[in-house]
Amino acid sequence: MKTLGYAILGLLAQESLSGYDLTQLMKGRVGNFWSARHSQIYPELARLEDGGYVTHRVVEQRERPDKKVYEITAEGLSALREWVTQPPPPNVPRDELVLKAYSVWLADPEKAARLFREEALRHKEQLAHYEEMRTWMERERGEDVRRADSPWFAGYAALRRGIIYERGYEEWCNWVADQLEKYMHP
Amino acid sequence: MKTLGYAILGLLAQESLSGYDLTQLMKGRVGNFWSARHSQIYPELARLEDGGYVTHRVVEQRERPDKKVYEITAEGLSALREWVTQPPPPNVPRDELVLKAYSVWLADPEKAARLFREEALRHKEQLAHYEEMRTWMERERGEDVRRADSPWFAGYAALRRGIIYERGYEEWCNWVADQLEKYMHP
DNA sequence: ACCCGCATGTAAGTCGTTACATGATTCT
DNA sequence: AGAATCATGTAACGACTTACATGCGGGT
Repeated sequence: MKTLGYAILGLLAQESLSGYDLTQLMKGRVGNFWSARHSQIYPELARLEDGGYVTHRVVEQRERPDKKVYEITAEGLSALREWVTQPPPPNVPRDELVLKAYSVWLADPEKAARLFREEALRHKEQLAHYEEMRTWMERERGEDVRRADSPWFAGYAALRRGIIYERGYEEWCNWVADQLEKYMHP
Repeated sequence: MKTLGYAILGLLAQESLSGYDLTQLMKGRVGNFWSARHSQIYPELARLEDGGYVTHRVVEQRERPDKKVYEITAEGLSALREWVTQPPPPNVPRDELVLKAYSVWLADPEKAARLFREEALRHKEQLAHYEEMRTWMERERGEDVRRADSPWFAGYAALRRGIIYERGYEEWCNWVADQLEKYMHP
């Protein structure tokens, strides 16, 4: 099974969801380090069901289209449990901005500095958003967040990665901009 | 033109290189935030030449196969310069380990802690490697590293991103492992 | 009247990886 | 003798994105 399958199972392990629900979640929550569109999710759900990892029941709705609600099976759970502790293949992060930085010596320093300040801002905002979620979690779910067997702990752990990532990114962007500006007016 | 094209131009802007040379570089240097295999690089070089961004001359070698050495053209340079200051499309980093963290509440905490300690070690090693390069650059190229119009500055900037990234990653892995262990023997 | 949200799919196209293919020289 | 390095390409396959396709109900 591929990673996307486990991403879906990871969400279904917490609650039963429709393809549509999954699509919404995959641009937020986990989505900050993994994302997918509905065109990937629907076929993958079919494959997961084929493999016996999930089942679905049709929920009829008035005034809304019917939906298929997917539930993880025992086999799905144990496959997921197994996967979690397997070492992942080495990850080469792709980041276009770092690539741009690598050629920044060719650019107009003023334009470049502006770019990096803008990017810093973007990451500052994302960081603020994460910090808000963090505060909320600590206040409202302080108990669960400390229990290693609680989904809240896991969500909190993923969130912390996001916070560290964005903090570091913002810092770096500002450092690059600083250097460029120092060079312009020393 | 796609990102890979600019990655190649970025390297050729510093020195003329063969496809083979480029292949080697694309698993190191820039490669820490962008990588490619030779099967991608050779066709892309052909496309770049088609577009007038690079030219090549054949260098005959005794006791080695002949090679094509590629050089960036004036059009190539100006296209690269333009690209550098254009804001990149929003980046959704994909990271399987964070995904695993998200489902870690299901796993055996002992196994999971071991996994995160191992990953922490991996990033610690990568960090040490980066720090070494950094020290070397500051000592041997201290002058150039401060000039915003020097390729050394750009390389140093990209390196700093690597350092911050790895430092943050190691810290996070250890934090996750700490929490799991605290939960096992409080 | 039109757009948005809910809801589920398929098809075409792009980007990247793995594998196929070849061949000389140098190191072990 | 066999593996590793230099050197350049193509082909098959997989993952992901964008676009195509449909349809109802509610809000502006």
